[in-house]
Amino acid sequence: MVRMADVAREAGVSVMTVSNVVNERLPVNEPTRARVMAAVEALGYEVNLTARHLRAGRTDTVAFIVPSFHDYFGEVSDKIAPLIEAEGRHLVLERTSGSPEHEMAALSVARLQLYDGVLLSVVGLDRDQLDRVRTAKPIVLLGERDVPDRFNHVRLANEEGARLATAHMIEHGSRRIVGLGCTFDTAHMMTSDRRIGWERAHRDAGLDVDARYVVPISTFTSAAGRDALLDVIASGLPFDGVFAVTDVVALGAVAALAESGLRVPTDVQLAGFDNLDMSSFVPPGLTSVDANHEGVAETAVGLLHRQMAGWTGPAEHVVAPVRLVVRGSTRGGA
Amino acid sequence: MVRMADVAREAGVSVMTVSNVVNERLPVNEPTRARVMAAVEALGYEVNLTARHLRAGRTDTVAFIVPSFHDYFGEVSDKIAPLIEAEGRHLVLERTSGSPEHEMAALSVARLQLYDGVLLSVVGLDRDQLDRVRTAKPIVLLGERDVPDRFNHVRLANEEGARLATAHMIEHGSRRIVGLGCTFDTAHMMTSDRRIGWERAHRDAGLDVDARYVVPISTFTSAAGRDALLDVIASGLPFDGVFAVTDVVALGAVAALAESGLRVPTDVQLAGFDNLDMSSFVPPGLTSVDANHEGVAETAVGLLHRQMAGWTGPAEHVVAPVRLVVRGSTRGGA
DNA sequence: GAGCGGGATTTTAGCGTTAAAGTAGAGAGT
DNA sequence: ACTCTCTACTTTAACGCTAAAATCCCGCTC
Repeated sequence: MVRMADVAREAGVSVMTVSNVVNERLPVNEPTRARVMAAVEALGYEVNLTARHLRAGRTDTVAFIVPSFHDYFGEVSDKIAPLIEAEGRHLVLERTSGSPEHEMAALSVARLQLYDGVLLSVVGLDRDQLDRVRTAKPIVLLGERDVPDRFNHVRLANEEGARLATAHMIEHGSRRIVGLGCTFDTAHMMTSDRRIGWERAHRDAGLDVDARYVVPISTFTSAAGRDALLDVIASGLPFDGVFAVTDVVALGAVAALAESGLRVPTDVQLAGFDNLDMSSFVPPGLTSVDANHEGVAETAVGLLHRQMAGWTGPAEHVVAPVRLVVRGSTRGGA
Repeated sequence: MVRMADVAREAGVSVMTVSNVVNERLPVNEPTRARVMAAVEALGYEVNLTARHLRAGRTDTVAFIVPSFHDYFGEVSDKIAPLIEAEGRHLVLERTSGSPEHEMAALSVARLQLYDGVLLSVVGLDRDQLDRVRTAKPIVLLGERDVPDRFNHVRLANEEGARLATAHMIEHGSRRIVGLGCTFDTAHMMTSDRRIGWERAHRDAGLDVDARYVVPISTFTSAAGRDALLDVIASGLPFDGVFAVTDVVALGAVAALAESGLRVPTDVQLAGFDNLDMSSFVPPGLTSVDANHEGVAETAVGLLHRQMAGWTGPAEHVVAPVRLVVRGSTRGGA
């Protein structure tokens, strides 16, 4: 390993002069600077980031900590990355599997040291657990959990999104809409909020809210969505609409409906949530609540930048607006 | 920040004793150990990972460096993570956008220091550029580029996969199969290899290889796949099969065919490559070349572990076998 | 009771960098 | 000629940790 000291010896200057050249901190005379640069080139010197970090207390790195890397989080990550890089920092992703232990570990003193700031998608931690986190490190929480006031937080308008999607299907003739994955679950505010929206759309339209149409699923996967909807179909419960908690789940519903010979949207209207890249391509085009990944990314990164720049004002709690993107899976679609 | 020195003072021992307790290195008498642990608890001490890294030369972290976070790489990452964690290390993801500059930077001396080992999905770098990388750091390359012998490398049987998929469609009656995204492109061995497989399937069956059926696409996205196939349809070129270079592109083809009123598989058979999670759910089920993400992940991580454990034997070049998963988008499907 | 073995603990010496304070020398002002 | 200032560079002192060597202490042997 080539150290600054090696470059300094080669160039006949002190280590600090090398540091000043490399970091462009204090001005260095051009001939000296050239000698140092020549030595850097000759020896192939590159700074030791760990040493710099220890000494300077800064990593120029931000972590985005997600439950899993695929689907929704993969897409959001790709939006976040350029925003972080635009400020000259690196973005790294870490994975928690959504477990409270992993999320807590990611917020531990030890791990927070590694980053100048952290974006965390909270799935497993509740308000009390988050309240135990004591740190001055810039943190922005994302996700649908309830969080202590002192954290910056960006979440989606879940209830409104679910209401929009459900109301849209009611407006176009559906009367028995399955809420696929829309369970009441204190551990999953997301599903609860989306269920409330589903219910509100019913009440707004003067329709009964029938609990049999709330169908729980084991995990937020397409497989679970398909299996759950196949069970509904097998049970004989009549339905003419499906609101799925996420597009990934909705894709499972698409499969279940196709397998069962039910036509979308003629027999059953279908809407999801997240508006993933794939959603516009799955025939007949999946109507979905658009969570505006890009806007969420900008908001979250903006809050993080502000904190990293030294802002100490009160934390913000942003509810990102949503809109319904209507496609062929509901009537009234393009 | 609480330092080891603070704990040492609180417990009335030397800093080294704290270190020995925390790391369970040298044995420490039980009463002393208990006092140290009590002090750790009382002060909320956690080790400074940066300082440990600088001193011990080890980060217990592995990086998986990918072109982008979504789709294929997101799914593979989720397979890799548990394998790395099983050995007591952390996995972080970094993104290159597929640009040679970013990939080269990820392999720079400075950045490699941050990790005990690196998995890199090569997309942009060619053999010559990789040859300029000089490092003893454990590295495993993934992807379809040509790489210097001294690197461990895991790639897919691209040609064989493409041949399998194409031959399967020929066997079930297709005679004019569009190779969607299967261009000859030195910068993209993946597309070239898959095109060769597409061609070989034709020759094996005694069919002409018609260059008009090789359709380039601008990016490997569903949108590009859909647009390119819509152009083909608009051009009037007759076809009865589509082999798409990736499932993401195939999804675009699904959309294009549906929009154009062409039935799958009755009018047009369709097959893709990668066998993503979504592929089995997109009606009528996407026939796809399965690249065995899990197996690839195990192989790559195995090679990395071997290197990190000190193995210095010759590098291995693994071609991961593929198999065709037949679904409803081709005839003969379930 | 001097010498020895061995476990428990401490001392020493950095890992490679950078913030801050220090020095040396040239030119300007009086 | 004596400060005074300014620029260019160097010295010093950490950042928080750990590998290795050194020391201490105690019981045990002969």
